[in-house]
Amino acid sequence: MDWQRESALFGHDGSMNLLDDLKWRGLLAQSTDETQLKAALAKPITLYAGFDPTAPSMHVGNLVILTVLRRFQLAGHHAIALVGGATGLVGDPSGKNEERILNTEEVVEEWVLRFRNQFSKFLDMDAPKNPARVVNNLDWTSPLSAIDFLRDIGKHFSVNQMLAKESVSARLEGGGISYTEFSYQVLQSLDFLELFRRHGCTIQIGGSDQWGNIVAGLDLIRRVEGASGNAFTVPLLTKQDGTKFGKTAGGSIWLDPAMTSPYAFFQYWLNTEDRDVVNFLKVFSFLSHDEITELEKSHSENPGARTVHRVLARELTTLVHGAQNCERVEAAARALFGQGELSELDEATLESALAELPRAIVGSFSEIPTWVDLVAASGVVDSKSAARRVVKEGGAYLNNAKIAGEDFAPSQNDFFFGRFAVLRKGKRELVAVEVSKKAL
RNA sequence: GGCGGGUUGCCCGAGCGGCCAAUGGGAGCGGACUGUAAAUCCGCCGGCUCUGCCUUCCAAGGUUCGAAUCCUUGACCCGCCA
Repeated sequence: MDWQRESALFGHDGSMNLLDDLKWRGLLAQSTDETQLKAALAKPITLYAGFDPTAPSMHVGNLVILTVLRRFQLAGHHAIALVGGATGLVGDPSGKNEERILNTEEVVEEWVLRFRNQFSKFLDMDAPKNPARVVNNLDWTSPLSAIDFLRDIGKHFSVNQMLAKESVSARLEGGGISYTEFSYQVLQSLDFLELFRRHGCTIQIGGSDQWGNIVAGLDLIRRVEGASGNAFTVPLLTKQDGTKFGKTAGGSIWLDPAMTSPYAFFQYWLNTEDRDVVNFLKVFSFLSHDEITELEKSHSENPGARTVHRVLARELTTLVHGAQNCERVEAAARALFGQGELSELDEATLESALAELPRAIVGSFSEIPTWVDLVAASGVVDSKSAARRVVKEGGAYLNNAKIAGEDFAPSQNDFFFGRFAVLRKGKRELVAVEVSKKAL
């Protein structure tokens, strides 16, 4: 619905072509001959990026490539998102120093479905001119016999070159590599060839660790079809402090709302470090250069206002979880972290704000569990010991008031509207406590 | 195939018969300062029915009053030789 509008906006972003825009955003690492690439992009082309289902959901790390695909579609190109139903069964050695444990076919199949659904958040499958496509490489890999594979595809690969690939050579020096993972680059090359044949796909993009695999695909197309394609990679996104982007203590930030709540998702972006925030806005947002430059200025003038953080969080939460969820979640954060007293919130506001938080249920006023038990039950700490430690260290709050004593438990009149209480661990970790209906 | 070295808590890495839930660093968590930043400083950092108890030092056996530490077997890694 707002697709057309956004598309129009993007088109208006002026004179700058797509490639220059990507460069400006710092999204270009390696690429094939740039003049050639630029020339190819002058008219609509078909490009693809692959995603192996190695988890039940994609995560914010995948967002970089996903948004680049989206940028291409918005610029009028044909985007293909490939889900690696086949390659996910084999395991990519790139960037791994150890052989991976294989997931079962059933599990991978399930994850393929989940991935497929997630693509629709970023790509428009119903665009009138350039609908995006989702493909699964299992579709052409699985009918292929081992003999055909070896004769028709394998024949074009030189083991010498395969061994020279960084992903392989690193493993030869380290923990070794199985024939299975060694073959990965052949499968990925086959994907590119298939998409070239089926959909005229001439460009592949991916993370910079994919360069070797991508180039292998270009070679295959050249040998088999005598055609030349293009490719580029997106740099590995790093934070200024050198730590990996997208990881927190609790693990990855997932795109699946059941795995990372929209509230937690919003908070993740909102808490971006100052020195990363403008860069992230360039990488992830679809704001124009002017808008970003403007925001950058306001950020350097008054970082404490955290205007850019808010825009970043809003943009991405809207993209991934939709405008409505974004508003809900932001309103919740405003209510809970606002200047006002919790007791001043009306029941509906409080209820909807608390709905976004991890929660603990109180069965009955006659036996209200301790703060420690409630926080442990909510899952925001790993153990009761951890919860106790927080109390001991003075980081435990009930309704924004510090509590003391490991045995402390809320009492009935701590519950707003007879139903809700808010626990806090440290500065910003909140837990909703709700009295179950039965107790009322 | 032969010889040697290794496998310790989330990660790195000390320990080499009792004083070891195990030094140190990193990560993480809490506090102070701030802005639901960063840096810095202070504290915490296996679990529990918590003055005690339980489960950890690759796995399984064994020696011993007592083992992460010694012995045996197995798995994996890393060197040197073939």
